[in-house]
Amino acid sequence: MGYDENIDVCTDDIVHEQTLQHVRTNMLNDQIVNELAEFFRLFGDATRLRILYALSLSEMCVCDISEFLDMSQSAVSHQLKVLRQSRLVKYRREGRNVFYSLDDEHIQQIIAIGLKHINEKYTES
Amino acid sequence: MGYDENIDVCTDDIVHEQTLQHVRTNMLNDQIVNELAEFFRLFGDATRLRILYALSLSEMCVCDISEFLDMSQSAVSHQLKVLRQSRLVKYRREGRNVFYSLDDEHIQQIIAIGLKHINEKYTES
DNA sequence: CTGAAATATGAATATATGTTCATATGAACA
DNA sequence: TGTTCATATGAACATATATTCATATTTCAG
Repeated sequence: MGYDENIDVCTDDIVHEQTLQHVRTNMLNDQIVNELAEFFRLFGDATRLRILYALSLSEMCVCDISEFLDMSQSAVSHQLKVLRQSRLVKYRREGRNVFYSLDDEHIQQIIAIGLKHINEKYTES
Repeated sequence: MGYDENIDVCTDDIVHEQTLQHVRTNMLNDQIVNELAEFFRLFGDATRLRILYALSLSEMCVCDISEFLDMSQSAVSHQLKVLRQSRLVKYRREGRNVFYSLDDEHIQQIIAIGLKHINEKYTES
């Protein structure tokens, strides 16, 4: 439905036209933004983040992860499905076990930067 | 309530004890994980991501952002509040306008890595 | 001081999403 | 082949959260 009724949010005619023009010119397109948001959303849940970090330490089977997280196998499987579908993790079958591991080299980088951010907030005056 | 009833998810006694031990030893603690997830969650919404990316291009006042995103001033203000409280953005008042800008040097880095990820998915066979 | 403009915010609502529960699938073992 | 173990998955449910609507706050113009 957009937000057409109230198109003149600001009354200075166009408030800061140059700013708007610059931002509009250099903005990411909608598809990219949406994919990017979906990508980051995966890191925005503590369970998934724990799984991703654990897998950065070692390949693990589903029941290892369940036990490690102290969560139901079902909950873990559901999250693994999400991570699989987004190609953040891959898996291989070995007998009855399915072993998961990271499938994206950016995961560690992103987490590392996040940790820096957290640490700096701590050490801030 | 935890997940105590079903502590033996896997029956191989303890499935891959060495793996578990290694992961447990090197895992982030809960507080860090939770803060990290909250941090990443901020990037996991398209509106916030648009705002953050726009602010990486230029300082903007609220109504610039509203107009740019074609969203209500209220919706934008609510999201800015979230970003403010997490210290991702800062603001300064100039007359009636409030100008927002990024307050975290990691934002661009994280977005850049995310974009790399997206691009590689595209160029994948 | 009064009204208008820019921004902030509380409550309500609609939607998204994580977990549980029950059950299905698929592999190994007897 | 039938049973058991490891994993996957659909539906239901509960919670989280983004947007809207109405209104409050703050600043400037007159």
